[in-house]
Amino acid sequence: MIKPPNPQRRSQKSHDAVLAAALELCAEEGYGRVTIEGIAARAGVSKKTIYRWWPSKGAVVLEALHEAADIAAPHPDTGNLAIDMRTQLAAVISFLSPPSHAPLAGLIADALSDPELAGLLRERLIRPRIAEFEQRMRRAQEQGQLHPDANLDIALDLFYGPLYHRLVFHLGLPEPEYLDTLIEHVIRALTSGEPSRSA
Amino acid sequence: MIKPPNPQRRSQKSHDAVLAAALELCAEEGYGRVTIEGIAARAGVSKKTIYRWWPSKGAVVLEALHEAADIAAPHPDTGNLAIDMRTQLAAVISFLSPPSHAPLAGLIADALSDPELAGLLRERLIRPRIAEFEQRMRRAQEQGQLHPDANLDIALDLFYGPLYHRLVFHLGLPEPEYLDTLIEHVIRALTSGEPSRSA
Amino acid sequence: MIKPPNPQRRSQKSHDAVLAAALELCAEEGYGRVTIEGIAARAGVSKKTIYRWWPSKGAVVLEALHEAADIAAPHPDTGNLAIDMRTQLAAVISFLSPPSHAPLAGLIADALSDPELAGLLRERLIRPRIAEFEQRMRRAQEQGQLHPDANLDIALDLFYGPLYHRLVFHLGLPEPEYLDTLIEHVIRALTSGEPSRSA
Amino acid sequence: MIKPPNPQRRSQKSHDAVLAAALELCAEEGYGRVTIEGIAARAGVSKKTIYRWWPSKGAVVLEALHEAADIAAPHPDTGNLAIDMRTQLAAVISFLSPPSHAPLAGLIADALSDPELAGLLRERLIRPRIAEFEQRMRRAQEQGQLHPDANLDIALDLFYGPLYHRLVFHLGLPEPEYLDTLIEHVIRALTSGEPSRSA
DNA sequence: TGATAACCGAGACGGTACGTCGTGTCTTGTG
DNA sequence: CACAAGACACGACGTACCGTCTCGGTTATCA
Repeated sequence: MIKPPNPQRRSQKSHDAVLAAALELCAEEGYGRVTIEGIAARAGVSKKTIYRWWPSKGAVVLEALHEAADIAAPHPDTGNLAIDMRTQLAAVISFLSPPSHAPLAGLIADALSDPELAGLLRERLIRPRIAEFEQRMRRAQEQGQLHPDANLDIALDLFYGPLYHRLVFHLGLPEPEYLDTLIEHVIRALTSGEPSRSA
Repeated sequence: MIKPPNPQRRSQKSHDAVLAAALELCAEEGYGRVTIEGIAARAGVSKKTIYRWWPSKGAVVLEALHEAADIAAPHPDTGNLAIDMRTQLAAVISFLSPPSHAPLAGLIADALSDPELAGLLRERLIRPRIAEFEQRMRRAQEQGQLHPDANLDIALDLFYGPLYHRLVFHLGLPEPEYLDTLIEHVIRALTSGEPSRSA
Repeated sequence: MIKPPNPQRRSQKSHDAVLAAALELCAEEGYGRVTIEGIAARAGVSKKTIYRWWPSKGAVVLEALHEAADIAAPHPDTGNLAIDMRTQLAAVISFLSPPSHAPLAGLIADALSDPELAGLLRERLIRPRIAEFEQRMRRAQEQGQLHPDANLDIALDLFYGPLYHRLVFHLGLPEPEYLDTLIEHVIRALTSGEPSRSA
Repeated sequence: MIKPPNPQRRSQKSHDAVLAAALELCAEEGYGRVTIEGIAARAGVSKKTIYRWWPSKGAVVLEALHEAADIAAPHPDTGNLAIDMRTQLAAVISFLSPPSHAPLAGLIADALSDPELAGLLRERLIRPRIAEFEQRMRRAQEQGQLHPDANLDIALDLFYGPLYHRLVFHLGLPEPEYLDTLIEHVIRALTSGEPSRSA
């Protein structure tokens, strides 16, 4: 993963079988009950092959998630920031529901005690989404829906923070109505008054 | 924990030794590397004794954390909401640093795939803090620092969400300056415009 | 084996099941194809239990063989040394046939590269047989069938050496007629001329 | 070995490197710890190349031993059978010492559960030595040092058996003095009385 | 003031999964 | 086309913890 021994020699068939098996097992058993042995057995692959290309169960699931790309809900741009953010946040929420079976929730859990996985998670999965988020914010700034000096780091934290706060403490992911209220507050925080500079 | 066999016969000495050992091992090895066997050995207690009183490693650490009470930084009330929230959030941040060794981070991780632990975490550790937070908010409302109709659920999510968002994706916990900006935005979101009712 | 953790707590049932499974599998598959995993599975026992009490597969089979005691053919004493040795050597030969399935042959093979097993094999299985052999020799000396100064170490090597020589080089274990000739020669070597002292 | 694919295309360089690596590793680690992977790595040769020409680790070591030829101590002929046999047996003993590192001991161990290797060992390494032994015995008969009807199979077993008996049960290979006594007994067995016919 | 029942330490037990190693086969690309 | 390099499926290794389960030995109510 970090340094594939020799990418050219890699068997595409095994690679794909592993990722498919990982997602299937996550769906059937929940991330927590998935094991590398189980993935290997389901994929018809030896454990050694998995260990050769991925450092941990989390790395496998992460790549599977990445390839499945169904997290890649791109930020819509209808011209209305509030509506677009609601669409986007709802997509993320459905991707995290139910927390007990959402592979991403499992990755978050493992990453909390595995710095290597944490790095992969951040760089491969999260950073690209943040970049897309920032693009959308900048378009909002151009369109005058957001103050041109709005702090985008703050924006990110305020929009997405509540989701993960509620996720980790099992407070229930936001319902649509609550989501609207939340977005309304965040946009207000970003547009009124004298905003600070982006970090 | 949920149903102690006979609370009266419980050995205080063993109980304390287990909790102390749990915290020591978390500090030394990190939550993830702590095992019930390790706790039992360190505490000079049999595994059976642990299983008699707690359902899981997480429950032990949770109770240890609860007794240690150093999370229980109560909300200060200097009359200035922004300053008090900064104090409070900084306390929580230091309690979560470094994430790889903070027992609470480990509990969050385990709770993501253990509904029983999730319930304990929410009810024993988090709900009381939320109650304290809401008390402080209500005082701010009485003092006119917050709109009397401010939505306190939203307030909670906006104040604390960014911490956990940054925690789970390893984006770095907020630095003091960033924290100030954040608080400034949140208070603005809660005070300007026409807020919605509390859920 | 060398230092049982706590013999009192040992489960007799598991102990017996392991030894029985070991012998069964040796008989079915041959010593070389027996694995600790296989023994554990057949015995309905965890691998850890085997590793707790025995250091190696060989040690298990050795103890099984020891308990089975069918190697323990005691030296007969009809008063005729040649006849008795033929009986005894034939018993050992049948115990080593066929070499590919005889557990003892497997033990010999493993012991050649495992000093710990070699020690167990020598002390538990072989030394007692040597002691019995020497008792029989001494009775022969008392009965005048053997020179009173006959060197019993030499006697042991001459009587049994040919068996193992033929075993290890797959020269075919001695047939009855050849065995008689052999015994005749050995007894002659031990009785004629001026023998040296026992070492 | 048994059926080389195409002896003409065989790379002499690889062939030699494999045999040299095999002997080096036996000397460094002991036969038991040598692996085909290790030999391939040391020799700078692919595993496939080894499997193409030899059926097993044992076959490689056997051929290496055969080529090294230092086992080929030919039977000396000073005219004194006892002295010559002592010289010869001492050479074999030194070749088997220490048993834990002697490649031949490893071959014997493997051959006990590998009929193919057993065949190679017997035919390539042992039969030629037996032939040399028998030549020497026949010269002894011609010189009157041995009865002309002495049974040479018996002679072989009596001379060499004790070595392997002591080897397999780790009773300690014979010391020089003991060796003399042994030879004395064997020659006596073969010369006195009325010997039986050769088989 | 015993009896008696719970808790206690110690740790063996059947399991599951781990991550590693070596096997023998197969594939790819080079000389 | 033999070769090196090494990926592959397989299977066993020996280890670590899990959660359950005896064991005797305190220990602390109650009879």
